[in-house]
Amino acid sequence: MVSFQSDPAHVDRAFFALSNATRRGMTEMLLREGEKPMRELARPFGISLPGAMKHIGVLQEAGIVSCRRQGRENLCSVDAGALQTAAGWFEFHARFWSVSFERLGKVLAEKKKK
Amino acid sequence: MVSFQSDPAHVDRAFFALSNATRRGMTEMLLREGEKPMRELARPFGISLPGAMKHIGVLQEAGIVSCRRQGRENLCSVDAGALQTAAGWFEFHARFWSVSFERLGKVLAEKKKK
DNA sequence: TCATAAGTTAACCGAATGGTTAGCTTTCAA
DNA sequence: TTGAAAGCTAACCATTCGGTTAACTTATGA
Repeated sequence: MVSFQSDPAHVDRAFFALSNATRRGMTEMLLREGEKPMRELARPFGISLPGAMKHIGVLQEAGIVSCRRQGRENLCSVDAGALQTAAGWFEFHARFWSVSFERLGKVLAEKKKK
Repeated sequence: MVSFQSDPAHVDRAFFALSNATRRGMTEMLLREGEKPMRELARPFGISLPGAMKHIGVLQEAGIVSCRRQGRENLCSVDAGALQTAAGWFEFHARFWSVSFERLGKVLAEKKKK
């Protein structure tokens, strides 16, 4: 029996990181707008800087975000590879829920045309 | 700007439910083997029945699992529709990480052939 | 009919979450 | 050179998680 290959703890962290609307919002912002300093990630969500740092820390541990220090700013960006780990879970299990499989395939096919 | 449509709290619950290896294991077992009573979901993970019930409760609140009482058994099964909600997050955001988009598309295309 | 199996509920526990404020260091720019 | 901006760390707090045991209800089958 083939099973989904990937360190379970890593999958845990990826899904957990995405289970919070603020962290998903930060991830989406970084995907859309690219590299951002900490304080700009905190502002739109109305949380303190230490609060934002904790969220970014969770995303970093999940391998979804990485940061680099530049001067007094800490610039964060998305590492898409780690998102694939989580997406991979759905890829693999899609075989069991063909309805969703059809839909996933259709949506992706449409995007490919554009 | 188009954004990912779905109640954020619902997406939260779906990702959170999948962020635990035991809950993913239960989900996978139900996908593979179909309907199972509570106690059979508890056994392979070496946890107590109340422990398993809590996990199933989380999966139910996320809409991933539903249960029906039959005699003294409580039979659980996967509701694939709710998994689509979480998969949909990746579907939508795949546009921003074209590498993963390519990969997702390729994997799904292969499955389609079979 | 009655012991037992399956499930539920409640209470408990330590650890982790998600947020804060206060105080520190580092860097920039006037 | 020095004040302010950006970030980091630590401490704190209420709540939730993930698990347990104990006690209860309901259904089964000998």
